[in-house]
Amino acid sequence: MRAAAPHPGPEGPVSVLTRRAEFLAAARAFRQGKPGFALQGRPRGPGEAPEGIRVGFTCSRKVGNAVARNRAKRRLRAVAREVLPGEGRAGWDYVLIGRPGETAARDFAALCADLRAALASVHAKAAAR
RNA sequence: GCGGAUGGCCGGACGGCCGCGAAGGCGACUUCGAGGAAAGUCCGGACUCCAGGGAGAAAUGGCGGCGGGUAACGCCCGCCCGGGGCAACCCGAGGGAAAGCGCCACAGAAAUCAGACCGCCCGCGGCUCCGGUCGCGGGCAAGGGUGAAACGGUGGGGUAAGAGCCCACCGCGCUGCCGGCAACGGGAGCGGCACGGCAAGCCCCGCCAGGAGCAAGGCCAAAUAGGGAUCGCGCGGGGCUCCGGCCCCAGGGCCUCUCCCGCCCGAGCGGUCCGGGUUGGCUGCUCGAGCCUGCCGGCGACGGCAGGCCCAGACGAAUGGCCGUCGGCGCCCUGCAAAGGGCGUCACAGAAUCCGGCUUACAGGCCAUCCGCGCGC
Repeated sequence: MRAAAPHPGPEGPVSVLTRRAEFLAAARAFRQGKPGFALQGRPRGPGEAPEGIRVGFTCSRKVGNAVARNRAKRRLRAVAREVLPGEGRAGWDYVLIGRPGETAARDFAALCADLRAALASVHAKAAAR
């Protein structure tokens, strides 16, 4: 998954966050809550890889046992694959955070709509800064 | 048919579109990709590193009927004993209480080499309505009552009343006999009853066990200094010499202790602490006490042989997302019924070095064997 993203959208390939420091940096930047999940977004600074969209997923113990956490992560991954290549911005890191119950139960189309709205909101916050 | 006991199995199926991980291929692409518990991390191992090897001891922890299976086990199988059930079958930390210490509450007269409350019997005396009753002395422990448990139980003889006082059976102890590999079982003789429970209290006996864990460990690349503090022991002797050293002996060090062996140091060695570093990649990493089928041995756990098969290896962590058809279950509707339709629902749970077990969780369903009762033949 780290390797090739065979789904290049207008903003370039999507790759995955793997380092703890990158997650912490995203958490300090912009965020937007939604019923099915919460979104954190951060434009990468100078000195970091400038190309492509990167995304990470977080489901804490609060989401449930291992089965529930895996399911929530997989649905978020499917949503990200659907939306990010078109709506995400190159040079940004995004982190999707799962919620107990809702992430697994909410309708898939609604989750996609949530992500589009959350992306617009985060990008607007960055522009206003 | 109803009720029950035991053992085992499955735990959704098929397809479409878009994806993920691994292996192979120049490529198009092909193949493979979660569980019975992957879980809890409770036991047992393999593997790796650390401690120099062996023997013994101590400490600590674990195990505990007997025999067998296994790499091993606290697991499994068979059997024995005790308890429960009409039965199939189930349950049992099931060694030692005449090595010692300790504890047995409450109740009760008395709780361990105990005791006489009510009571039973005899004698004497008083009273008497002649049935008894009271007092004193003596004998006794059958009956009542307490308790988890009362110097063994039941029955008979015996006696003033009683008592293993005597007898039979049972129990207990001792001795030898027979059956069994053994746990143990059977019957015989003797004793005349004396030796209560708790060892998931200490303890004793037998057996087992070094420590840490795949974030083990190894390689590469960066990075770092070949540091500092402190403590213990010791800073001796002899020989050879080409003057660089070499050899021998004291002495010191190396598993908690002792002994033996071995190794190292021999003017340093060893212990502890501080400082520095603790990231990235590769490897370990999946062919194994492996799985399937058949035959043979065994009551069985299991073992042997032959043939076939390759069956996840991720690391912010793949095995998915969205649909369709079918199926199971529940409810409702139509219908005499067969059947049809609608809605809802489909558990517990996700590999992380790998095996063998145990334990716990689990919607729904299936199979086999056995027992009891009822009915039919």
